[in-house]
Amino acid sequence: MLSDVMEDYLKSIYNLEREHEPPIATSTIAEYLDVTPPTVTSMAEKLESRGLIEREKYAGVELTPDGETVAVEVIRHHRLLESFLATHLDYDWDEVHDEADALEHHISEEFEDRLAEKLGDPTVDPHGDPIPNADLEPPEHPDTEVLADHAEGDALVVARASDRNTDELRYLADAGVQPGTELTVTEHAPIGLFVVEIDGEAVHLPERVAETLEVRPAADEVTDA
Amino acid sequence: MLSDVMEDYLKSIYNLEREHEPPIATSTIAEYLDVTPPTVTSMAEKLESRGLIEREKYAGVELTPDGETVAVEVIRHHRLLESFLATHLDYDWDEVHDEADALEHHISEEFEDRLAEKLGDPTVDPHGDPIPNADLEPPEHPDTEVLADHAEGDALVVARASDRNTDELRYLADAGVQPGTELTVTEHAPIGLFVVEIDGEAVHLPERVAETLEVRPAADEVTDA
DNA sequence: ATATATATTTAGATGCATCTAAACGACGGT
DNA sequence: ACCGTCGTTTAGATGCATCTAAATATATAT
Ligand SMILES: [Mn+2]
Ligand SMILES: [Mn+2]
Ligand SMILES: [Mn+2]
Ligand SMILES: [Mn+2]
Repeated sequence: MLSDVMEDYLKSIYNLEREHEPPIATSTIAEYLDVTPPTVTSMAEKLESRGLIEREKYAGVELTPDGETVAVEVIRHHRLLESFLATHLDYDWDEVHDEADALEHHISEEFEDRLAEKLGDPTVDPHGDPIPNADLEPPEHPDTEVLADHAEGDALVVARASDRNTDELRYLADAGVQPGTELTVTEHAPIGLFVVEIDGEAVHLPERVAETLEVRPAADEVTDA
Repeated sequence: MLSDVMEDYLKSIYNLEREHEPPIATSTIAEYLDVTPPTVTSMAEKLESRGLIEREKYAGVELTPDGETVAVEVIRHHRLLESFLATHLDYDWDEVHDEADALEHHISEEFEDRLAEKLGDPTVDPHGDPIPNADLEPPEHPDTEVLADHAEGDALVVARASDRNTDELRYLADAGVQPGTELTVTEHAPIGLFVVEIDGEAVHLPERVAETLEVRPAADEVTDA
């Protein structure tokens, strides 16, 4: 039996492996989970002894296939819960993450199955992250670009926002932005200011938000020319 | 901050106080929670130091008003979750208890509120137990009698079944019995056999089930004469 | 009243997750 | 090649929840 805490470490390492190439350093994990480096070392030894990570001293860690499966399972729980909270309990997308973090370790397989069924087997969560299927194959993460890299005139669709920064999500929610929202860059001033048009309305976004919001090009009307 | 385990002790003591007059003995709690007596003693010292129980050495413990409030809060979570699982996730009443036990410590006040709203502020859970209101006043437990104490011909309504005995609940669920089911005692043989009529059908119940199923007299057609 | 049985508490240990302080390894800059 | 910095690990401690074994208090029975 794995503890909640072990599950959180595995999930975190999985998430960090999508951002940086492994091995993932002790201090990276420590910062991500808000614990001290010795705590990470100690946990890493335990996870290694259970065959869930590979570890090279002074270098960092990497998930084994078993560790990855555990991580994907926890992430499936997390994202199904987030979807449920948003669609059935009327949560906004900035409110779902913390609740899902607490519950993800405590639902049974039965609950997971019934939740997925009730939700109609969704494939993306409220932040645009892919929901692993019941076979726990690691899901594809679609290629995206950040809004801040785009120039005036670009027509884009919101693809994903990080679920961990509540402030930014709150800001975006209030501005009516969510995955699927179509927008066009109106003004990208060199410093700070970022203005986009959504449904004909001008929306001002702080640079910090524009630098983390992930987008993809709006689907062309013309598919093949 | 109270741990899950402390919450479970307080909830258990609350439940035991409905059955026996306090003080509740160390061994009673130990058996109820399936831990050893020294573990209970040690936990009791901790809860006492926090003002959640009163304790007399070698005698037993009793909830303080603060301890009772915590217990009632956890029980509200538990019973709302059980109701949700039964009505929205298609669980049978013998399946809800364990899932609710795991989740009850991990939902936020926000979640509790939204769940209650979604369910329409229910007042009883799937086993017929009262759901405490949001003010956390300890709920009334209606007076009931056990089925086994009744004689042939008595017309009864099922009031409550203990949520902890999965086998008995499973048996009753398969027999179509749940809170509100009307039945009439057909045969109460001196040893073992117990037969009731439900919707014109004869249903045989093991004595062990008849000794724990709680019932009340069927409402008379005539109210006031 | 005394002895015996039973329940409870004390003592001491374990594993978990965490911390701080101290030791140590890796690695880039001179 | 050496040094110093920075990150990592080791050492040792704490609080939690639990256990077993031993000591002790209470209740019961003669
Ligand atoms: Mn999340
Ligand atoms: Mn978590
Ligand atoms: Mn229950
Ligand atoms: Mn519980």
